[in-house]
Amino acid sequence: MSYTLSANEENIVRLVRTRGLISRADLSRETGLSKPIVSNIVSKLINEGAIIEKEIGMSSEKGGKKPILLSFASTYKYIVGVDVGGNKLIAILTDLDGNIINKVRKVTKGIKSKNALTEIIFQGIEEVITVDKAMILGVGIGVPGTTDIKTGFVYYMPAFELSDIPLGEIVSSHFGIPVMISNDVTVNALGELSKGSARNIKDLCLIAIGTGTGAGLILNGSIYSGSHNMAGEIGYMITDWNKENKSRNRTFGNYESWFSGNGLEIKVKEKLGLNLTTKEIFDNLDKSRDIKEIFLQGCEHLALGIANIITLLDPQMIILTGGVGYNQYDMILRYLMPFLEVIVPPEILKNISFSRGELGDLGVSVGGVSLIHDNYFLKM
Amino acid sequence: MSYTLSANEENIVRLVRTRGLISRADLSRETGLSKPIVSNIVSKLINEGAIIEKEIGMSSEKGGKKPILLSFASTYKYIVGVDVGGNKLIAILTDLDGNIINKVRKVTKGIKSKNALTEIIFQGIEEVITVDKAMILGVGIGVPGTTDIKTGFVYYMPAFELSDIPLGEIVSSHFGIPVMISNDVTVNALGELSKGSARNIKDLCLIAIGTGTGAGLILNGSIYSGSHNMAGEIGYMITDWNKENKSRNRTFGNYESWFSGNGLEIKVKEKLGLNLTTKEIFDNLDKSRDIKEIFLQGCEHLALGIANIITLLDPQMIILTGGVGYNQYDMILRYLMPFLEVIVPPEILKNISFSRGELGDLGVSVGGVSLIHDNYFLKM
DNA sequence: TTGTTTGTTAGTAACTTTAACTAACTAACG
DNA sequence: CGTTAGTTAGTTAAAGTTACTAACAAACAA
Repeated sequence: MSYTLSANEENIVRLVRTRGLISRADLSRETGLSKPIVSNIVSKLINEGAIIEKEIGMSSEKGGKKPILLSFASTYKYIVGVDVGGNKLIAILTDLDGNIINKVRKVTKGIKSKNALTEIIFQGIEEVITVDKAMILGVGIGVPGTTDIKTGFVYYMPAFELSDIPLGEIVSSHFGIPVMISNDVTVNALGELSKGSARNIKDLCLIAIGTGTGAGLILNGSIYSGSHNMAGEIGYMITDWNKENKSRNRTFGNYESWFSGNGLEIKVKEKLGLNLTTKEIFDNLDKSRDIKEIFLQGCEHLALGIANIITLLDPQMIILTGGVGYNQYDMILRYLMPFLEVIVPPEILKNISFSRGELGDLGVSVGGVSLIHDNYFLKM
Repeated sequence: MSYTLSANEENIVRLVRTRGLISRADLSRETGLSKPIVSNIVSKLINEGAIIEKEIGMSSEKGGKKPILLSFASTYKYIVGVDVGGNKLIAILTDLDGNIINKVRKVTKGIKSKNALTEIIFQGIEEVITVDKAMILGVGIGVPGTTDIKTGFVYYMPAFELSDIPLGEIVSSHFGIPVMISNDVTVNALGELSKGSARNIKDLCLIAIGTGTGAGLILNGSIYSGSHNMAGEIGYMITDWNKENKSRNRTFGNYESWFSGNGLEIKVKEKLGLNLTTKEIFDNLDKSRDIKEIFLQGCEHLALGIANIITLLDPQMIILTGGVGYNQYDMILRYLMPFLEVIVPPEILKNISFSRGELGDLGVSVGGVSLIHDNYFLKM
């Protein structure tokens, strides 16, 4: 079969899937399509394996023939999602409902060549696929850098010091399978949208705080990447413009110096002369006033950045995730909110949900799966 | 006829319109549709009056029958666009190509009641329509406030001290014509997108600087309003967070105090004790160092806000317009850019076009026309 | 005249609808 | 318990819509 469903087929698959168990008669009523054409499409979908006749239902109290209840066959195709991180690669294999069938981890730390990187990606994908390759709908990849989602071209990945790689084509032609690539944080946002804490959200800003800080945007229900694939690179935002530093050139790029793993570590080292890891910093928050002050300053700037995001974009939800944002979510939120409550008027703040990234370190790989799912199967 | 064209009809109308003069054979080639179905659709569209057989073209050098060249009949429907401002109302009547057929101005200053406002809107629309009402496709309105574009509901218009008016329904039921309503700045952005300086732009941020300051966003080619219809209310953005003022509560809302007509007037009064109009401030920029300093400070904050917008949204174009932004565009840009060049790295700044709102004070009304055009006729 | 191009006509295929049908079931009643 | 009426599920048949291909006439250059 071709994976391009017609509008009516899509509609019926979507309904069968969301309703769980539904009869042809109900499908006809819900779609407004005639009974014959529903039967027609259903038998086609059954032939393809997309849906199955699961069981016989009950007649209504008024009598009548018992309905044949249809059910979505989530395992008739599989999707691979890949999170290419600066330290590790995670590849997952899921069915069409996003259930994780297999998971593979690889070390990527220290990789600096295009060949080594593509090789490890090939390996991860190869190893994670435990089903017939013909059953794979596609591979969705999130990479730490600027990418063109339409072509799968990767412009720049600072973590690997690599530029201008047509990664989409490379992976796609190697496996003979559709491949989609986008920025990891953006993909993470998509993951939370479809399988995480942002289900049914239209306008989402996901802030990933790890070594650095970046945002992924879902606007009007779709990925927003900007005109040069740089949207959400808020590591460069400015929240500290004042008399002391306005004279120095090129201030662009100091937001993440205030609040990110790296930023906090450097500030602790500069101001206190301590060589602490991010985890140690958080562990010592309540023990050291000095560390807490640095952390509070960071929260203040984080709050300013978020306030500006709220002002400009009026999102429905803001998710904090990433290595630091996910693990230290409660701590960050506890000290972040008081600042936000001062900066943002309550009638605006109350409309915005704050949430922890539910998917944790699987956010990007799950988002990769969503990328393929939404573009090659069904946009839910 | 119904105004809902099928996908193929839309395609053909779009082609006829953009190509100017085109034959059925060419349409068939360009759309990939067969010649018969093109002839079929064309004759239907001719019947409706949407296109006409304009003239006979030339055969190619190799001979062959001369083509009948088709042309778009832009006057087969008309659209009304309305700019409801705090001081004045502008209503325009255009054909489908956006050519302005008629224009009406009304004074709205001092209006504080719902009835007075709807009455003046009714009058403006009534007076501007000089064609058969049956030829009107719809009325698109931009109002200074928060609105729901889907329902035409107006939540709050500070300029008139009015809240919670179902203006869309009110106007629509009065004239029996489709009505769409959105925020004036957003509508202005749409106007510049379709008929102004942002043609073919996908991601646009229009900054309207007048009495206050607001932004209108077009993202992924569509209006972006946010989840609570507050997107782009950058008057509340923060660019001046520092030790001096961080202690005061509720800082949210000081961006436009730095750069807007009102903001500049107030600063000049506070700091210099002068009661100058915005125009007088600009006229005296090169004569008074004190005024210039205030202006420069304003530009600095404007630049910071724009830098943050660039960081977050990576737009393709930034338009300055509005009473002040349009009239003082050159002056503002001259002093704004040096700040931006310091704040934003050149490799990023060079990708972003800055432009004056080409439509001037017709931006909102033209945008209102686009609103109807795009939603009830053709999204170009 | 020959080759080329435009636009139409005729016939066909794909998809969808309406109307009518069969199959299967509940409820009620004698 | 068997029969009948009424209801519901899903299929079949006929007809309409929308597109396509094939074939052709008209118009024109060389």
